[in-house]
Amino acid sequence: MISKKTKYAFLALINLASQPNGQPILIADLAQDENIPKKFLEFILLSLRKGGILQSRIGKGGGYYLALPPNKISIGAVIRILEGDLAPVPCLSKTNYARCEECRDEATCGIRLVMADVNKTLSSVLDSLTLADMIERSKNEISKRKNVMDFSI
Amino acid sequence: MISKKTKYAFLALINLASQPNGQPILIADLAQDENIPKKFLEFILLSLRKGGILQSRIGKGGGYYLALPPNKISIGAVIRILEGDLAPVPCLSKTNYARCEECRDEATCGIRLVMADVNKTLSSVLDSLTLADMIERSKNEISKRKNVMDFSI
DNA sequence: TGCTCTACCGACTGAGCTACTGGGGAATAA
DNA sequence: TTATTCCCCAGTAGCTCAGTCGGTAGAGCA
Repeated sequence: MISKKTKYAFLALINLASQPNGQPILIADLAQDENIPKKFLEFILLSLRKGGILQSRIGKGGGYYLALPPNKISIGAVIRILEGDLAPVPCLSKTNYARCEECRDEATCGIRLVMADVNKTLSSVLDSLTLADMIERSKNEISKRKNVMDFSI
Repeated sequence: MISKKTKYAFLALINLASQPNGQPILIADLAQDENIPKKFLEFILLSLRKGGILQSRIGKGGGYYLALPPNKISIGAVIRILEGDLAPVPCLSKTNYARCEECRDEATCGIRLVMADVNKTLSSVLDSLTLADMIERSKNEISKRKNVMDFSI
């Protein structure tokens, strides 16, 4: 289950992506638009910037904007920045490796071997989906619904 | 990331599966064998029993045993019992549905639409892998290593 | 230079969850 | 009837999540 923090991040990213020619948006405006607590959003955007997904400008006319086009921002990258490595067991994490205390022999651990498969599948699906997909699918649903409405009238 | 509870559950299930002709094992023995706090294990086994994965017998000669053959126990089922529904967002959960407060329109929410894909992929991989796979892969690794050892001697 | 706008940053907090522990009760076999 | 074993509820230390508070520092404008 993804945290609220990550959900807020996606809402913010979708909003930023819809901004024409990547103009900076203020934290305060974004917070109001998306109904996200301002101080919390501040922290989220900062993390995304440090993760290389956003860029910022300080001072008048400043704000946040995407560092990459939406189709280059994978949802896996966003989740990894905000939730940490998504490995199902710590002994499979590349960035935050930790031995499982309860494990006698890592190399032959059945849990680890099976979870490695899960990890691989999960990573590949999360890395193949992007912010652009989120936006496109949402648009598709909206126009689909609109057509149904028009038809029923 | 799966919890310690779930990891303990897998260790216990692997141990129970290795028992010849499904003889019951005591909580206490299992706890000692696998180095799991006894009272905590008690609770875990109880959950697995309620979830239909284990059966138990009270009194002398009692204990826990598998309710199904290992190849019918999917790791998805185990995780769902111990961690709850594995949907990435509450609005996709079938058993514990909850509306996301921050979501304006569920039907056209891009986060939900993309996460539905993730959910599907994750479910299908977790449901396709079983306790039997865990055991088999572990055995394979052990014999692979043994061959290497024999060869190097 | 000073003023205002904006992001940056560290410390703190309440609620809820994780990983347990303890004490007793109830079913079963001998 | 007694020993054995699971069943079940209540509680607790420590951690994480979802924020909040108060101040700092850099950028543009006058």
